[in-house]
Amino acid sequence: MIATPPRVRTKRRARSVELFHALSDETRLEILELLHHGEQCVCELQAVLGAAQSRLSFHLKVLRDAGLVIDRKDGRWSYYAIVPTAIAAVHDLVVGLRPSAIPGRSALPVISRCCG
Amino acid sequence: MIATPPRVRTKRRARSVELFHALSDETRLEILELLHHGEQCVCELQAVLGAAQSRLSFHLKVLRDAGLVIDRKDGRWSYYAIVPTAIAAVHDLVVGLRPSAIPGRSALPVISRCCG
DNA sequence: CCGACGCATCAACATTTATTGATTAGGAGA
DNA sequence: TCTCCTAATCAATAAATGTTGATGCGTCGG
Repeated sequence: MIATPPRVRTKRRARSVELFHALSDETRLEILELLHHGEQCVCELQAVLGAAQSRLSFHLKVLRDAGLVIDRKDGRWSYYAIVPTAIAAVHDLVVGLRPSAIPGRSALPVISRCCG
Repeated sequence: MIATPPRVRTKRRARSVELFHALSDETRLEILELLHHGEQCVCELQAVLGAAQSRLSFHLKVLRDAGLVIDRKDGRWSYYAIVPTAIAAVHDLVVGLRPSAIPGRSALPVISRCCG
């Protein structure tokens, strides 16, 4: 009896929505790429991306709220860095998406009568 | 000399945006969960999710356009199934997000002067 | 052929998300 | 202290996304 998973694990889905949404924007992905090799200050990102300051701040907030990046203040600068465990979390969620299909019958014909 | 990756590989980012966006919705994630064990017809999804038909159709289109699911017509029914390679593609994209930081200096202090 | 069914599509509307420019707050240096 | 600098936040607007109800199209059963 395969238990279909509707209505359950809403927490997990909510987290997925938050993370995937944070990743579903070109600017934010560029930011993450720039943070790929270590932390960067906002003005550096600004310069490289050619983005308005408030726009960048907005996207950084989305990433931060999702837990994908963390910020650190130093003097007048803010440095942002990727949170590796958050990326790992995304990774796990994606793995969970993979069809757990029994090999060889990934497209099983539906047995049960379809509609009422 | 670490080459910062701005402006390049726009294709990859565009694909990421498309995939992550498709995954960034509660209803669509529920659909994927329901397809987890094999293909389902639309009316079945409709019944389980309690969603309006046009709403479901809309979300299925998003998933289909992103290549995450594939549909098959049989008589008057449409059956949808997950495309495993698409999930694998998402997986690879997420792996690519992981900071390639040299172990032990994930938070390297920025050397270069920050702003102009 | 006719009517019911399953589903895609469309138009109108509602909601959410992103951009822009202005303002605010705190640190640094003269 | 006064001023400049960095960056967050806010209000207003623009744009994208999701929802709803209606319509249309192909398929099946009678």
